[in-house]
Amino acid sequence: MLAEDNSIQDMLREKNIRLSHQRLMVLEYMSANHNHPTADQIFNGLKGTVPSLSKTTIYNTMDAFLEAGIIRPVNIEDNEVRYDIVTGEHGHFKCDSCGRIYDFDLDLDHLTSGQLAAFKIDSRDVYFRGTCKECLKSKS
Amino acid sequence: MLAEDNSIQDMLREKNIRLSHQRLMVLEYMSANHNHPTADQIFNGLKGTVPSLSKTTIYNTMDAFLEAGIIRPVNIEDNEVRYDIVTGEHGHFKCDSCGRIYDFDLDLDHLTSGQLAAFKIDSRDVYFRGTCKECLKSKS
DNA sequence: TACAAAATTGAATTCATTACAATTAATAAT
DNA sequence: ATTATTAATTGTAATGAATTCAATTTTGTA
Repeated sequence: MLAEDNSIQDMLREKNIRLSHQRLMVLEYMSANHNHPTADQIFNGLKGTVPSLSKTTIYNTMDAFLEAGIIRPVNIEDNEVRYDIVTGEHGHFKCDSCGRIYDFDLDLDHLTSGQLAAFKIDSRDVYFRGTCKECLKSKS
Repeated sequence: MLAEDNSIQDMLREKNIRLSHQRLMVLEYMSANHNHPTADQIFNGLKGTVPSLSKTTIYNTMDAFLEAGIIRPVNIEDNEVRYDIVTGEHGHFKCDSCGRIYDFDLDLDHLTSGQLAAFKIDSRDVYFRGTCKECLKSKS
């Protein structure tokens, strides 16, 4: 209900998503935390300020946002889904040492193969894994 | 125990993986079925010929093969892991209409961003989703 | 052939996600 | 404003892939 920031509410209305306190809070959380949170992380991050919050609501909300294209799933983990506010085309790097997920720029046009010329492509995901700069440094 | 094909056994010995009937059967199945099967599909495909087979053995076997680099995980689904016999660098396209997974060639060198120059990259996965040629044809 | 180490098995468990029905809240109509 | 309609929220229960673990069996080796 923070009247200060109408941009989030307008964004939802544009996408034909009905306003609710929970949805606004989730979007606010996503905007403040660009660290590709899981449903559980969003839930734990908000339950303090929204005591009635239910985990099911998080999943419902994510589904609504996914369908509207407001967020994007990050399936770089095999056991749980993460969510990303799309800010443009980019890849994800997961460090197997510290678990952190890094964004990196992409040039997908030079990647796309002619084999898929007749295919309708809706989403493109690029996931790299390995050890990040910081972890390599601390190991030596 | 089919003596006809020693190549699979040699492959395992090279990777320091102890031979077992189950492991040989799983590798034989993977070689015959290049359709990125799930653990469940492998289990159901083999339980007829290996009655004692356990689902846990499939998971254990896949873990051993993954560590040895004989197979590669395909995390294009959000709920279950698929497995691929590595034959070289390629991307995966999943058709949301028929569910089929297609391989396609990649040129990853032109994709890699300088941002990751100091990172140690162990695996690169490219997942596309959409509608395949066949499904587009039948829709029109 | 016998011993030691590793693999297999199945039952029980974990954990993310989904299903569902009752309650509550948000928008539209009066 | 008040009510009616419609959709969202909530909590509990269920699902299902994957893991844990201890007992049994198999494999490789001395």
